[in-house]
Amino acid sequence: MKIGKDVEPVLWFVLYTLLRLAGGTGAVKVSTTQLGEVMGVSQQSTSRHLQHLERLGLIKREFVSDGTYIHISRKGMDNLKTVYEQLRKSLVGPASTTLILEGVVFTGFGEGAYYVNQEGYRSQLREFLGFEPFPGTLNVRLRTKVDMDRREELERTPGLEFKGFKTEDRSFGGGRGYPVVVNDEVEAVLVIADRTRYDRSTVEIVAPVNLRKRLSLKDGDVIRISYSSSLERDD
Amino acid sequence: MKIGKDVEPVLWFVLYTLLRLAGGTGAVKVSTTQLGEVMGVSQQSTSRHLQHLERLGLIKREFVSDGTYIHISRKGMDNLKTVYEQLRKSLVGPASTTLILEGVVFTGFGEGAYYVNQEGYRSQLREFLGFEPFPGTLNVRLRTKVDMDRREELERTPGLEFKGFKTEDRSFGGGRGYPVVVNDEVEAVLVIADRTRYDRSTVEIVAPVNLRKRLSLKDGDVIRISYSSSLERDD
DNA sequence: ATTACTATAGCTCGAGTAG
DNA sequence: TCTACTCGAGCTATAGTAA
Repeated sequence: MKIGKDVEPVLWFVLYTLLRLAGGTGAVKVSTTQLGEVMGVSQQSTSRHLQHLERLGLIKREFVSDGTYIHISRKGMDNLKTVYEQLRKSLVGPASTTLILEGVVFTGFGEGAYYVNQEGYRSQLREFLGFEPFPGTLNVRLRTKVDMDRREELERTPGLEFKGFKTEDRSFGGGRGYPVVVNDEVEAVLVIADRTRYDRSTVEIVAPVNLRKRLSLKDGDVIRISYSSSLERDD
Repeated sequence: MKIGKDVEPVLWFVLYTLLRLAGGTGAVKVSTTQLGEVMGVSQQSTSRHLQHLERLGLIKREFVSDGTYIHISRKGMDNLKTVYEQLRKSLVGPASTTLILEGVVFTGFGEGAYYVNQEGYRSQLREFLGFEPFPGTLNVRLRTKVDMDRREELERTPGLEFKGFKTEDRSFGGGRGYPVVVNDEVEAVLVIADRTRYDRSTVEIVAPVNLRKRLSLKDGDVIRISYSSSLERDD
């Protein structure tokens, strides 16, 4: 019996309570006694629950002299967002939220190609796209605050999770992908690496084809990236 | 340990799963075996959970020869909506959804006054308004599809619950109230009785004052009813 | 096919307590 | 204060089975 993925109902409730206490930031300072009181559970059980949540990677704790800071991790947030999305779908209907981002194409340092060519990412992209990804990414710079806000809105949805992996040489971090349509023509995935997620002004796009050729794009061209929540995978 | 109100985490999960299977309508035909499979739980436990949910009044069951229809009750829906609202608040920010309804004032059959004067409702209205309710209601007819759709949107939020009650003579049903502001001036409660909720074109307003006098209203006047989700009680 | 009872294995809870 | 251990009471799950 698992809510979302991995999470037992009781633990999910603890996570949900933490979210309510933490608000948007996902961090609170709260003791096991306090938290237990809010939930109507003993300090002891609360302590155990928090250990479990931490072991599952849903929260991180930071112990200070007079208490503990609890951060809900990415994975924890994803879980909550997934449940939120499910509830939204059923309660307010298939709100076909369409988000549109506009940005300018630019040439990066070829890092995108390097990452896409890692088999660890390739295989996941293959699954999301349904095709072999073109071995390069399209770099897009967002120019306006509106676009950056929309990007944040996009990030509030769970999207598709890329898992990190290790090769002999080095380790690669995780990230998320969002199924999008570029210039109302080409299906692609907007990729946001966990590492780079605080650079709010750029995004990268991966597609089954060479987007520059397919859409005759050159540096400085403006493209339109559409995301529909209904394109999300079902679970 | 209760999610929303009354509901243990495990039972909440069952309710949540039912919602996902049922979609917006809140009704599914599903066997304990099937439901158990979806949740990763035995048929026996599922059966017990459904009995508990029914005893709590969160679902209703209808047994037919080849299975069972499960309806999520109003109370069950309210619980799910409450959790949804909580998640929304934390995940997408205090979306100060402001709904505006417009409608035409008309004179009813005095039923409103009859109900408001029942102490069983008066005491609850007193609590919601913070004042003694004026002994009469303002009847409003919604004219456009947009207004009726907004009314439905309003009904998707949990609002305030009016409990039904019994007197020596008869019994009175429950309903919901939504805190609103009339003509941007007067705080009031929009009341929707469970019994009348399928008459989509009319609503009734209760306020601490005589709205007709206070706003110099006569039959046929158009009023503006604003609802802000942030006015909702916190729990 | 259904739903749901009984019996028991196993898990979770909180009191007591330690660090 | 804080977190978290141990351990027994009680609750919950499933197998077996009935209707």
